Amino acid sequence: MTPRLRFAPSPTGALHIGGVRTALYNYLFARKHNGVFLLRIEDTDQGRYVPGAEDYIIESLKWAGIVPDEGVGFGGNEGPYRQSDRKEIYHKFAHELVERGHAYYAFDTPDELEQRRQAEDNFTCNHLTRGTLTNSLTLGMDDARSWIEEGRPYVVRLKVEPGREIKINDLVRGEVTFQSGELDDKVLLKADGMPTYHLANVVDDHLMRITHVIRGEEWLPSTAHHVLLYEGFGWSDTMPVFSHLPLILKPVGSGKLSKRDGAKFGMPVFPLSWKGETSEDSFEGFREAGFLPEAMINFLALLGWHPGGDRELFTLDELISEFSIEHIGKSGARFDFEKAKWFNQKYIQSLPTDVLASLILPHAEKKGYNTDMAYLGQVASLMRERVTFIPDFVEAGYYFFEPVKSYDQETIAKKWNENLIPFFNNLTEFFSNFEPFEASQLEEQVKGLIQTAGYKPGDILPLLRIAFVGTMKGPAVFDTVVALGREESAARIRRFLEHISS
RNA sequence: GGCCCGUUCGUCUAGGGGUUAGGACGCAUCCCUUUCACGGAUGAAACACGGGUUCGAUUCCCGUACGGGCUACCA
Repeated sequence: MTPRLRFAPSPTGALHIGGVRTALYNYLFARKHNGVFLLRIEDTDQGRYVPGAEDYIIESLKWAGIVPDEGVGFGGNEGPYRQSDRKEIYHKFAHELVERGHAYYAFDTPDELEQRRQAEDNFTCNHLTRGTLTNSLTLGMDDARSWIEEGRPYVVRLKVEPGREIKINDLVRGEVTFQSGELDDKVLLKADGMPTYHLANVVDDHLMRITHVIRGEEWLPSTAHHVLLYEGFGWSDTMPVFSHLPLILKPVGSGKLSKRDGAKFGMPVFPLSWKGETSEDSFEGFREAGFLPEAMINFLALLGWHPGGDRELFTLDELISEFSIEHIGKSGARFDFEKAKWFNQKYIQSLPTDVLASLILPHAEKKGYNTDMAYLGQVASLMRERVTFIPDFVEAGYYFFEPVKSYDQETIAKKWNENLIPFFNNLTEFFSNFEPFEASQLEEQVKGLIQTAGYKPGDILPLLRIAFVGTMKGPAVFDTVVALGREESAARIRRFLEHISS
């Protein structure tokens, strides 16, 4: 039997990075076992639906390289894959479950239930309290039916009988046991006719022939209900195997990583940027921050999973062949942005210069810089060892594209004196005429000039660097000079002299 | 409160009845380099606590503490 896995996000906004990891693990498992990975949109909460979220999810998965075989936006024969398009299906199954005696109609309003919760500690709708509520059990089925026909709002609730032990064999956590008497009568079908997650995910997983459910830890407590649903429908023998993933935690402090933490810690917690109604509801993504998708994936894969051994760097294909659920950790993993940055740096270093050039191109365009691909490749090869993010190439390395904006005063104060003016004037002359304009020969000749003039390299070279790029950071001076070109380097010495005498 | 899950360096983790408890990020020092980085080397840094079981527990069991999740007509 080919494994079939699903990623089932809710389109309530941007897809959180934890969701991307869940999608990734599902994808890795499916690929590893030659199975199918599908995307299902769980939009059963009309109140929380956010336009654009669905497209965001699809684009995120594509960017990350986690491409579904079936689902909304990807075709497939088990659709529709959007739950709002499957309303009738849930309706039918909910009523069927009532027929089978595993569910009942309930007429208590949310307000009434809220009042009971206020009045009674630990009040919940379960086998102990349902006799005191208004439902088809207390009313009788005939009356309940006529109430429904009259148009009274109702919900369908799962009827959980006490006295049973429900064992779940979780692939990550082992055997987890629940006492049915402690479970509540979950709402299956809401008054608006939409199913809750519990009904919809069980019905859809069954209909879509899902074999493995890999989802977040927050679903573990309600899995017992899901097992009861599979039983109630008579689907126990094809029930999927469950694996519950540990949560991704805040970098510091307690609790799970939230969208707020992005702004709080100055790091992305979403794959792509998202523009919400307000600035508080808008977020920068890994992509826009200058991450390579491969780096984000590698980082995410290792947040809660490790194949064993000492390796850190894995391509997607390697992740697929190494992946196993047994190696998923049980405890929450803290989101360590420093580590994420390290991965990005590593991946940037491993990319060919022409690929880097094409990644730099849009950033150069945006700033109105030189977009010659050969030149961008030159900048890429000089800067690649000193950047963390793609935009760093045109930010830290701005001086490859425009004149120096500020000169490092500390070095000038330490090294400069008026007597150097004639020597630097000579240098201007030298740079505008030297042939061939090549790094090692330039270096040799300039060092010769320095020596003949009676200086030491340490007296002049730092100043020359400041003249060209303004800072003591950056690639080797003579490599930089060659990239800048003859005219520009001479011009930069002139400008430096002007700056220093003003 | 109730139910469920978890706990190895600061962080991500490997490991597993007998190990100098391994790697990576970060941090520190040094080397390379007339800059910065990259790279290399070295170092500081961990089995939450208490009971069992055992010749021997970080590893198995039970408690405690701490952390987390769930407890909606949200997912």
